[in-house]
Amino acid sequence: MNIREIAKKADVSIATVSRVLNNSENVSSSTREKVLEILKKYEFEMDPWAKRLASKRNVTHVFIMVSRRILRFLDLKGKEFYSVVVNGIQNAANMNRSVTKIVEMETNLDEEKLKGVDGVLLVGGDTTAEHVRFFKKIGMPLVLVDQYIPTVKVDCVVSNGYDGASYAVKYLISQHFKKIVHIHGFLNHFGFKDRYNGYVATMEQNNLLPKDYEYNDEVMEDMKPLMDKMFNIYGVPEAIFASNDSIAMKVIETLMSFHIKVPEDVSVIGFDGIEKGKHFTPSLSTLKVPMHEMGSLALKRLIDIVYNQDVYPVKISLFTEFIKRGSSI
Amino acid sequence: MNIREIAKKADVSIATVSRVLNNSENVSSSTREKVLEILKKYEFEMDPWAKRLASKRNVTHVFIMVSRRILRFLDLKGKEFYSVVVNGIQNAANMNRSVTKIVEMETNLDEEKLKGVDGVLLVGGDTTAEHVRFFKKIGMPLVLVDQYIPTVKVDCVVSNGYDGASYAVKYLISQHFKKIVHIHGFLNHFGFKDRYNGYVATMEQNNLLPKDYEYNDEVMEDMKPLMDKMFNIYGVPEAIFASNDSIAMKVIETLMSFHIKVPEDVSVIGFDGIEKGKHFTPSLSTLKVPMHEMGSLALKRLIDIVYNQDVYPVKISLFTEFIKRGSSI
DNA sequence: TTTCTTTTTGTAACCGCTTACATAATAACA
DNA sequence: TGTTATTATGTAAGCGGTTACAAAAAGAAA
Repeated sequence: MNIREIAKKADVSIATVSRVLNNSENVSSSTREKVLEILKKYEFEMDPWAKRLASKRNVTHVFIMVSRRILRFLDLKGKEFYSVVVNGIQNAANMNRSVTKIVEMETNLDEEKLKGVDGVLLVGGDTTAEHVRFFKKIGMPLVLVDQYIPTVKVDCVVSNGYDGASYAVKYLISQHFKKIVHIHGFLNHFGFKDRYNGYVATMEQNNLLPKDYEYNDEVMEDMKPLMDKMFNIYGVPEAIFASNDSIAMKVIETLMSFHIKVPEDVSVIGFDGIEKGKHFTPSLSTLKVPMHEMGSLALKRLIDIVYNQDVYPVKISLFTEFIKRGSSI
Repeated sequence: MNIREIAKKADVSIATVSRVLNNSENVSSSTREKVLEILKKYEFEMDPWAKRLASKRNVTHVFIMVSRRILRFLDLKGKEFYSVVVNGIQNAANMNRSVTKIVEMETNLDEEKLKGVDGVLLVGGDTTAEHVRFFKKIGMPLVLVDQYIPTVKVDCVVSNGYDGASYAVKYLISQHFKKIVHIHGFLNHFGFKDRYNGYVATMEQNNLLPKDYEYNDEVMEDMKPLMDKMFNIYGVPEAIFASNDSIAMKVIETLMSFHIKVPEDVSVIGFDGIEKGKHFTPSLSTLKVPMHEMGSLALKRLIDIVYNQDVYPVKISLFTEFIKRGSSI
């Protein structure tokens, strides 16, 4: 059953059926009724791929919105986390006749600026429930990237931090470590919280005492005071699992400044798998999240929403992959 | 850049390009080389939608595999959980020129039986890591439905039990309840575990003592002993959050046999949103999971994998919706 | 009633790919 | 070398929609 058959049954042209299907203006109410009836009678559902293919002539306009904080560090040619993610988005956009524009995610959002925009990707951990509510209110298709807000039902693409962290901890335990510390960023960022939860749960499941320290990775200030505190209260750990690669590298630098050797004295594992960690000394063990894929999945999901009006939002989480390198045993 | 342009550059017909792209046999190695070169030069990627549309003539064969336990209760016209899920699969299959076949998920799997099968959906909480490994080994595209196995990286579609449970608990707390008990099925089923985790975490976050009882929902034996135990040790709770609707209804029946009124004395909330709960007395408050959507999402994901060879597996979780009915205040 | 607008409908080309079938080139054989 | 079998390539018709444009119908104005 396709649009042509429907057209025949309703005794109109396929163009008219298409118009009805797309709520186009220029259809008389009588024919609309007639077509709608046939449509209902045969429970017609449109082939989404045909639709997509045919409507490829119109490009989809999508805004990639990032917070000022991230925007400042966004180098589209670089290999940093969000650079790669945005690259993934743009790549997928290419394949989907979509044009993207990178826009700062402001606090006072303005409907005017969204004229002609078909969908929005909110990238990064700074996205708030307020943002989401704004876009939902105006009915703008929306996907969060690398952020999840449990209290708001909205599509999102994230990495599976919980299981990644869990894997890291289990790995360290398998190396006979017991004193495993977690150093993390602000826990109001979902990504960090998720990894933290995975760390804590896995430690507890193995009857080990979780011990964590929070480090403000945005300002990248000196980590020595934190380490001092840790050494005094907790002693020197056998292994450190960090929230992300930047923190992990900072950890290693700081340990070295205390003349503690990595990985001989302490094993360090990061998270994200950014390029920089590969060339760091010692090269960084990490949980690699498929950043590029994260971006492209988000764009594809957005397109799905824009074109198929998928009603049920989903949370898509990407598996991470453990990469053992020089910073850990 | 499309197949026609490539054809022009390589000075061959589009059919030939298509053949190269699909590793078809009948292409001389010289032309294949030539085309491959152009393809690489222009970094050509095929439009997946066009491909799908054009190859609609070949149907995709998918096996819907369910455990014997579930198969026994599977009534395709019914409204039970897995019936609706399978319905969702079949519906989506219709839209995707796929033919499905329901097959029992055996323990001793046989490669022979999978001749001509393009992909497999493993439905239900009985799917094990062994099953998954078998299919991965033979390179069979695979999606788990309503099951997640953290230790194996494989695509899956599940409901977000954690946040659903969390929502339920928060709701009950907002009604000024403090003594909130959780009655759940076997926790080696991911779905139950996930909901359990959400319950425990949310109770603790609100400084309430989590209290849970396990009930074997498969045999549906008498729940009175369990209740007796609960009343003796814990007293009568103010609210009970159950792992799923079946258990919730069993709970209500049992409470009634103790002359405890629902919802006046105890509020009860289930999970799943099966049809039966709507017509139960009192009608069941529940967290509705979009079962139909779960099925169709799984099929669509499978098709994506079969046709686009998506390499990174993802976990897709569906949001649940709280439906307040008569069994809770 | 005629003419000019405006609205409604239909026709046909196109989206980017696959593939049945026809044709050309090559290989095999007598 | 001529004939036939085999393999390589091309042509063109779809797949199921959208939409520019043309044509017809309906309304408004003269």
